[in-house]
Amino acid sequence: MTITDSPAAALSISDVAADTGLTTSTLRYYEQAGLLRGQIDRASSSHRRYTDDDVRWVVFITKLRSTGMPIRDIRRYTELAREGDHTTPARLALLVSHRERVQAQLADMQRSLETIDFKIATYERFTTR
Amino acid sequence: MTITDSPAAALSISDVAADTGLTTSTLRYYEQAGLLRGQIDRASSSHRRYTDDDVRWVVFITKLRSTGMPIRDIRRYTELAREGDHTTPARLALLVSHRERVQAQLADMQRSLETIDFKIATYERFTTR
DNA sequence: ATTTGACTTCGAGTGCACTCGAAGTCGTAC
DNA sequence: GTACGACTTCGAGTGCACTCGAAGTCAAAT
Repeated sequence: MTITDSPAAALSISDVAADTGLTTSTLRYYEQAGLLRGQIDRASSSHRRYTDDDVRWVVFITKLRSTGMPIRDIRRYTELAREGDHTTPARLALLVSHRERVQAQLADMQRSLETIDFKIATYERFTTR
Repeated sequence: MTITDSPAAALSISDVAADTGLTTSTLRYYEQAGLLRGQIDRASSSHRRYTDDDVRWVVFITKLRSTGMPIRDIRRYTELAREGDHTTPARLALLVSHRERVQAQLADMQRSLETIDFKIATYERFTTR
């Protein structure tokens, strides 16, 4: 059940894993680590059923993860989101400071990559001689 | 002894730590993990004395680290370097494939950052309203 | 009725990269 | 000569983010 138009898709954990590129273990881990904005619905009184909103949330936190935000910061962000609209400024501040760290890290990585490129160029001159 | 013109600077481990931004513990760890192309000279029959070449090597491997190369790959690269000039093609291949991974990761991070930027813009519209 | 497969919880284990603490040595300063 | 500070080795510990295995449940298929 991956392709659907219905508003409440109600995907299984393996569907969500397939959609997000996470493993089912990681999805359970994120949930119990408090990264998933509230309880996930259950079907058959035990199997998780993810709504489209749940999946969108998971996708967003994978963006935070892939830019290096630690689990505890994502938990903090999630807690703020759970508290309601009045935490919008705090969430904004959190994201903005994260963005600054990411930009700095990207710049650093790019500088390092230039050094590596230079080394590669040296090796290429050496081997094609 | 940080500023010197002599060809053999012979820096202490804390000098190198200050110069590279690594800790002395990390420098010892890197050495015993086989990332340091040969033995480091010793003074006083026990204290490490780093040559300028040693420091340049350390600086380069910090570039590999900051672009996410695992310790074991750096060790492999170092082993190749120790074996001599005939391993130049292998070292080149290793760096080129690392560069590809880094470029892919940078692109991924930039895409994630765009999503975060978009979220920030949404929050800003919400809060300045 | 039993088998299958996808799920469930829980706690323990893994891999990585450091990081620390204890106990000892050595050369210079007082 | 002793106190100090910077180093030494060694093994153990830390923090992070998963990842796995065991034992059990449940609904649909044969």
